[in-house]
Amino acid sequence: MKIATWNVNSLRVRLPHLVEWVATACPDILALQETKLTDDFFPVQELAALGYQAVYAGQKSYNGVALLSRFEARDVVRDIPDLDDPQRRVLSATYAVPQGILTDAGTVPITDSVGVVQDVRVLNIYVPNGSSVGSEKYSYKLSWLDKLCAYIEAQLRLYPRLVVLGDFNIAPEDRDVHDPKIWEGQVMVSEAERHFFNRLLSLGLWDTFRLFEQQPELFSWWDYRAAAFRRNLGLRIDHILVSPALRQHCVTCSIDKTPRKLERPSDHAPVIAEFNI
DNA sequence: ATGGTGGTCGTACCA
Repeated sequence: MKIATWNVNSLRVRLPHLVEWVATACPDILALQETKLTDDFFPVQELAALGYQAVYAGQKSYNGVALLSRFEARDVVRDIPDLDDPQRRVLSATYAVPQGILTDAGTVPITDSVGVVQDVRVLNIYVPNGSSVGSEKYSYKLSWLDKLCAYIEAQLRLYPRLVVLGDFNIAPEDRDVHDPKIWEGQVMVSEAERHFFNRLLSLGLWDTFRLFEQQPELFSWWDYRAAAFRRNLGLRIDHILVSPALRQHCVTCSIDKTPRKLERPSDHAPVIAEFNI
């Protein structure tokens, strides 16, 4: 079972890249952020043609999240219950994941009659960017993260197999930053933001990327300006976190830079984790 | 040099 996250920065513009990428990466579940379209414009048919069902929470111009999957989504929730927020940044669903065998062609379901299905709860988030430290948007980001942490704490008690993934807009450690000196104290790197990420880890979630040995200077976002991608001036701000019950089944996590190299790319690269379930 | 690029929308706005 493969699960991935990708901030596409406009699903309308990036649909050709998405079609190309899912054909090679074959995620079973794909969380999208910054779809930037209302639900009536969601490309349901185009994604169905690729074999994906979709649930989505969109708005005009900004934000917007979606979950694409090869399995049916149930118990879909489009907000954080205790957070009154008109911005569409949260989407969660439960998937009955058939227990399968990993092959080169993807995960092939076991068709035996015994113990074949496991419920996985997936929480897709697009954390506010925060603009700059001290700004109104930064305050909104911190209060949003506070509500998120409380919500996740409760969700962990309800769902033993929980995935929290998306664009966190937080680089958790200095090794997730191309130049920690330049970025010290800046938005996405500040202590207050990192505190919330660490709070999620202290709740028992694991950063799947750090479960494995990785090359240095691997990032998931590069500014469009100043040829940042070519110079690898990036941050690792897109994450796939999992509960302990899923951690033991996680076998890889990687960032795929190939779509970022295409013409008119998203400024983010997809992150994908694989599980032996 | 307070810059730069890109998406949305047709102007500032957000990232």
